Amino acid sequence: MWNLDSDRPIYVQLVERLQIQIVSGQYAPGQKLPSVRELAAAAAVNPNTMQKAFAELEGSGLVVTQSTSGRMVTEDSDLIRNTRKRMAIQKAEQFFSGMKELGFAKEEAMALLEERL
Amino acid sequence: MWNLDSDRPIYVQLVERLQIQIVSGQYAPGQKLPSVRELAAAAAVNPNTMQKAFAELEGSGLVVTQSTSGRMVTEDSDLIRNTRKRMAIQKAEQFFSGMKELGFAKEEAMALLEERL
DNA sequence: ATAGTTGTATTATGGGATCGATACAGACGG
DNA sequence: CCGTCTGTATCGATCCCATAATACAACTAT
Repeated sequence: MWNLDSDRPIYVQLVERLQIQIVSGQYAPGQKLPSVRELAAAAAVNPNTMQKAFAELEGSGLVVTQSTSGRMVTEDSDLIRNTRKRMAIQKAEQFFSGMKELGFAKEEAMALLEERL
Repeated sequence: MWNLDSDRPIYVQLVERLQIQIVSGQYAPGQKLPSVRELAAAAAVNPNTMQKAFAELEGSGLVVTQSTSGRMVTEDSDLIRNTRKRMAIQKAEQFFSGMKELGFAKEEAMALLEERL
């Protein structure tokens, strides 16, 4: 579920995982999120680290903090959809640029994908 | 050319860049590589860090160290080709698995790629 | 009201990455 | 023969990340 590695800062990976869980619909719009402490336990991570992840995530607007009563996923479905699309496009661009570095033209990259489909 | 970011250990990124430069043909098989100090200067990195990157890279067999006279790219063209192919396949898998996390089936992922081609 | 939960802040500690400086042995060219 | 380049090793300083242990104010439910 969390699948953290040691190659990158944990809090950065947590931000990514949370983003994915939200935009992929694992948490519905408006749904209350588990507490920092709960999520930290679930991810086998220090509560401070999870807190830091949320501090980063605040900026995206995907989560809304209700000061002392918890957090919820935004109700702005458009924002969620747009974020999902943006992340998908970014992955596509990353793929093409990575393949270009390896010396594959876009058509070659596509061909390699299709043969693995 | 080097394009390092601070999100991951520099020496890990250096290993990747060097791998890419070799398998993409920027360094020919058998070609002598610049010295650790030169490359470190070019990448604006501490020589120790570049040295650490090469220590990691040794294991792949892509570079051959001639004890005190420098390093060269392996002459094993097959190894280079295979590594390139393996890296490309890995990028394809990463793309699909990343898109799957976002809730895109393989066909949807392909469609999104084609519209960006 | 009182106990528990919430987000948040604080302090201290350990570890890894990176840098800077330095050192040494072996190979090579002048 | 000697200076220079090579890879390699080591020491210390610094920074960020992560953990651990608390603490506190505000909300919620009993």
